[in-house]
Amino acid sequence: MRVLFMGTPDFALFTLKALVEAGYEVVGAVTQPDKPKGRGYELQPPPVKVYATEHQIPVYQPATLKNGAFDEELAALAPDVIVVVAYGKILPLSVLNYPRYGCINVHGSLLPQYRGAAPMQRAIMEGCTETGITTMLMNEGLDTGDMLQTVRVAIEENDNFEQIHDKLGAAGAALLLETLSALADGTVAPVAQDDTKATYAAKIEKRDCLIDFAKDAHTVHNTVRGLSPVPLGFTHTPDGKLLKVIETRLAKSGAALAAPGTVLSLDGAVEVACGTGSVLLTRVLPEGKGRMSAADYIRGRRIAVGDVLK
RNA sequence: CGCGGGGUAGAGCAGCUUGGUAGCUCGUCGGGCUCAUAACCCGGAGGUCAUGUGGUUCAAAUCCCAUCCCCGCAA
Repeated sequence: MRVLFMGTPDFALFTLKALVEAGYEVVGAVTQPDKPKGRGYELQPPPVKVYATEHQIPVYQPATLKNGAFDEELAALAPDVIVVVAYGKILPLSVLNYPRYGCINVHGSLLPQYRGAAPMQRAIMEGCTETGITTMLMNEGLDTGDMLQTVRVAIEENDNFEQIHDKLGAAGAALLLETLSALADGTVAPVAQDDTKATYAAKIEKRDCLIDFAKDAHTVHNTVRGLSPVPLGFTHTPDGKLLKVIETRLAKSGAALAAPGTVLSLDGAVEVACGTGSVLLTRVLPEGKGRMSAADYIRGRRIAVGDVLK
């Protein structure tokens, strides 16, 4: 089966790798164009490009697929199926309709919940205890295609985005291989999504990252872990400096008798009062510094009991 | 040449503006106290202050110049 892969970030790599290692004929990798990133605006190739190049897979980085812009290449590659994982562009009908087996998307949620750009982060931030992977037959909508197969993955109390990302990445790669062979065997029946149950996982914006200590401790904890290790939830110390929070734990102690954001204790971790309960900041990233444990942060004497984070 | 912070003992930091004895909180080693301890007390080891054997100076962690490395923002 000739497979054309479309994907961009690390998350897509799990699946591309699985396809290659399973012996599929990956005829090409379509990924986003290199973009200037980081300090000095250096051009950075997306992870999928790096991997594909290393494995002698032809790389395509069209600015757009619309208006037949990719039709010529598509005809030359003649894929039987297109596998799409976190590609980042809309596929026009001319592409969607081309492959015999269609365009299969690996999505990081149990559809129809968390359609959209940031399903893993949103699921964690909203305190879900379970998420998963759905493979589906893509259509013109945003993650609205008919579902093929799903796999469930538990979200533990302290799982952060990275851990869920890796778990779902591995689960997604495995599921896709199953879906592909099921498709080839004709043993899978597409199931339409129940649109009335659909929810959207919007892209993570800056405003989503500001920690609101007025919320209850669980919400604060969920926000932090859903955004860790990138882009990271943040707050500000009394001197106005940025303080990003890498990791929190729910404090065992009960209700906090202090205004939200108040530092309650500094015994190995920074305990901060929330609207209800309190959380322990266990790893942080001060402005202009690197990531460090809360114990180190405290040793530097950059914070005192009674300080208010906001 | 996008903007900015930083490189001082094993860790996290102060000192730099107003050059002149290497400081703080921990860790570590030894001793003491204690039924006991991650608690407390006493003592010690450990640093070419990123690099240049650079410039200024009687004197540079501190001022000037160059280079390397780390980080945040923005995209």
